[in-house]
Parts: sequence; C-alpha cells; structure tokens
Amino acid sequence: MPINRDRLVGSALKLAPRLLGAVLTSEVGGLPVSARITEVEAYEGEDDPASHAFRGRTPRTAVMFGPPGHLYCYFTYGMHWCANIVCGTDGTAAAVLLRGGEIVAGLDTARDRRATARNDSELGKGPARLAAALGLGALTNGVDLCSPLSPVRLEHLPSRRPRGVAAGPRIGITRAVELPWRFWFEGDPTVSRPARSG
DNA sequence: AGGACGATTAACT
DNA sequence: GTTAATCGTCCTC
Repeated sequence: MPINRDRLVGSALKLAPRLLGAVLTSEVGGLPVSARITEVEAYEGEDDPASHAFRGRTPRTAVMFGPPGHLYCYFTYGMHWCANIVCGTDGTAAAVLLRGGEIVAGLDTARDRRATARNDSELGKGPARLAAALGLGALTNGVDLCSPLSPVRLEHLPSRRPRGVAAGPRIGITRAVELPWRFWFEGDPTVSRPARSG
C-alpha cells in the first residue's frame, strides 16, 4: 500500500530528510524495481533561486505547481532524466529531488537498465542513475505516488526523522549554492558524493 | 529566430 | 581532475 498523501504535504526542506529510508516502488514496463532512498535535495519553488519553479509556472514545471504526492520528472543535459517528489499544496511549487537510492528489489531489471554500473551500489548512485534504474522518465512525469493503481508508488515512509543523516550544499546548481539543503545517509555507498571537504 | 545553459554521467589523462 | 555527449527549455534579441 502507498503511504497517505497527507504525509507528503509541507515544505521541501522539512520533508527531504524524512524521505531518507523511504521505499519507492516502480512497475514501469511490468518490471518491478524498488529503491530505498539514501540521498535527497529540497527545492522550494518560487522563492528558491535554484528551483526550476523560480521563474514561475511553465509547461515543464506544471507538475511542481500541481497537487502533492506526484512525481516530477525532467530531462536534462540532452540525455538524462531525474525525478522529484512534489510536496507543495496545489498551486505551490515545492519538491524533493531523489539523488540516491539502494535497489532493494528487482535487481535483475535494474542491472539491465544500468549496464554501465560496475557494482550494485552504482545502480542508483546519482539522480539520473536512480531514475534510470527505476525506469522513470517522460512516461512517469506527473504520476500519483499515493494511488495503489499507480505504476510508481511511495511506500514505508519512516515515521520519524532517521539517524545518521548528514546535510550540506546542493550539487550542480549555480544559484543559492550555499544553502545546506542536501541530505544523505552518512557513509552509505549509494550516495552520489560525500560531504564537500574544506 | 537564435543561442546559452543545464538539479549529469561516463570516459578520458 | 578534465571534458565530450546531446537537446529541451527559456531568455534575449
């Protein structure tokens, strides 16, 4: 059973660390794959200069402005897809980028989709890698994560903020670069990068 | 209509 | 550590 939608409503900054340890299950293409989320980033919307929603609603960002509990998938660098969980109330843009995950079911399918991975820790290590392992992309943009009928569902959201969580600046952005809005399980091999040294 | 740039990754030296 | 790959989106003429 997917989790209740009410548990995904609020600011991305508050939700992001609580998503660590949650399990996302995909059945795209009839092939089930599940990932335990190990790394995330918060994007707050129109007040966050680093957010896709900063310049307002566009066709691309429409899902971010829609109801919470849905998947926002976007295409970047001409070749990669990444996935977010929308958490703002309808009309408010806020979302949590999924940056890392441990594949806990459907390993054979994930290995097929991520043929360049040298070990299982790399299957979902990084936002585009995780999306690829789960089969997320154009066809899953906007899907409801809280419906039992959905091809992608969020399960097992921990009821309390987990232990062993580190925080630091978000990766790959050029604005609001210092805000410590990335959260990850310290020492987990499926996290894309360790904390910035220095 | 044109162009710069990206919430990245893999393959190099 | 550096750089090519590759194209949709959005800003600026």
